[in-house]
Amino acid sequence: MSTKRRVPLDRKRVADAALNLLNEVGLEGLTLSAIGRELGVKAPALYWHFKDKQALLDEMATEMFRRMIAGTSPDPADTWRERLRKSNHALRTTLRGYRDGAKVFSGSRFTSLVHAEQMEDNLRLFTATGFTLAQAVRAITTTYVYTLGFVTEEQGTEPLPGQRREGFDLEERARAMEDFPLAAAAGAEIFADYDRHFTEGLEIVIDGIAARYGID
Amino acid sequence: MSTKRRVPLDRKRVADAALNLLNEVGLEGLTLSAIGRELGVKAPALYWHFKDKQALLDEMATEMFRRMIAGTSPDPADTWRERLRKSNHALRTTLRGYRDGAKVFSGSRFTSLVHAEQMEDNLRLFTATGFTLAQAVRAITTTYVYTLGFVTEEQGTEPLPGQRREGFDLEERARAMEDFPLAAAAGAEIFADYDRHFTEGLEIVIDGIAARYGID
DNA sequence: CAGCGGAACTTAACGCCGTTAAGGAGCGTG
DNA sequence: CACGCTCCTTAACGGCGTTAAGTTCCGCTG
Repeated sequence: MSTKRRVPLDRKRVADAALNLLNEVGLEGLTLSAIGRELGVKAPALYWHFKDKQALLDEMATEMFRRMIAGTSPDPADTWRERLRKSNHALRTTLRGYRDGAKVFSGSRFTSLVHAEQMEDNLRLFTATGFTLAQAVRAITTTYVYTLGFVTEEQGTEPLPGQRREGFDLEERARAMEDFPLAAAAGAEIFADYDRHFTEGLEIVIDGIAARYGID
Repeated sequence: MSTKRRVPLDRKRVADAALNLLNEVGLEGLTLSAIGRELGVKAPALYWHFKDKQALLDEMATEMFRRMIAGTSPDPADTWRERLRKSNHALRTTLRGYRDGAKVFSGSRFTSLVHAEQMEDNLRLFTATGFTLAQAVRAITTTYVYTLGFVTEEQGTEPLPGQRREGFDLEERARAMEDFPLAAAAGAEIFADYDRHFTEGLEIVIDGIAARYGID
């Protein structure tokens, strides 16, 4: 037992602890009492810092994004293509860094304007390259929802990089689908090699932007 | 009180009732006792038909998909572009037909092979057009995760078509972002006109497929 | 036609969850 | 020294998903 008095919590320390715990127990195991335990505090204490659990999840999503941009400063020499590549690969890496990361992220709203600066910078780059504002927004959000959707699906079978969710058997799937040979063969192409497939899909979208808006 | 005896439930009738209820109360209000009430049955009765709540959600997702393909028979004369357009617009329409539809859908796994036939048919069309199997899979899943991600984001602000989620004020957002003029102006471009924006993004992806794989 | 077995439920209960209410310890300020 | 604020605890609530045990009724078999 320590003689010192506890240093009070704040929103960030709670979000940090919750993000740590998330990787151990997943979203369904992420209870307020478990988070409190991690912090040496009882569950209701968290209500001093957050109005409800969703507010804490929002802070967690915001913190995830904060860590992402902390790890990457935008290169002014980037082309728009490189910028899209980097930011979406970084987004995927970030989301995959947490169990159920995509679910937590897409189910929440930012508690601050962390994303505004990156957004502004990207829009500046794009409009300076020749995109209209509307085109720039379309380009950025289309890649964004692609990445979000991809990781959501990915984490449905691989909660964390390298792990496989239980009850999922690729061979069993192929056997059940023997009446649909192409679809059966597609299984190996769908549920493996996520890194390469993500990159390929992202390049498709980027090529589409270039083709549709006539910008190299 | 009726003299007739209750006709027993089955998985489909439960899933139907649950899907109806979903639109009234949303995913967070979709409790087993509420579903039971809808069917004139107590909550534990549902465990006769489903091993747990997730199994019921899985059946709901499967039923959503079943209804989608029931409403659309594939036209053999479709080009691959038309096929991608139709199937992804149909998917979005389906998901938007249920409150939290995208969340329910992407958090579940099919309980039967409903999707195999459509998949097979699409893969046949694509490979016959000149795509390799790997390219065909990439084309189909890339558009698929785009649509899933799009509707997930869309339903974050518009739970059902035409409604707006509470606590979301576009003007307030613009005011908070006054230091980031482009990002602020982008708000109107992001959070409105989802129909047009979805179509535009989908066309981007389709153009990207054509450009990247050299197929018209 | 009696009796049996299984199908399809109900009732009761469990532990846990998010959340609220009330209260209390420790601190700075007048 | 008392007050008030910050930050937490204890106690309690209703509701949730789930399990166990018991009940009812149908259809089959001998």
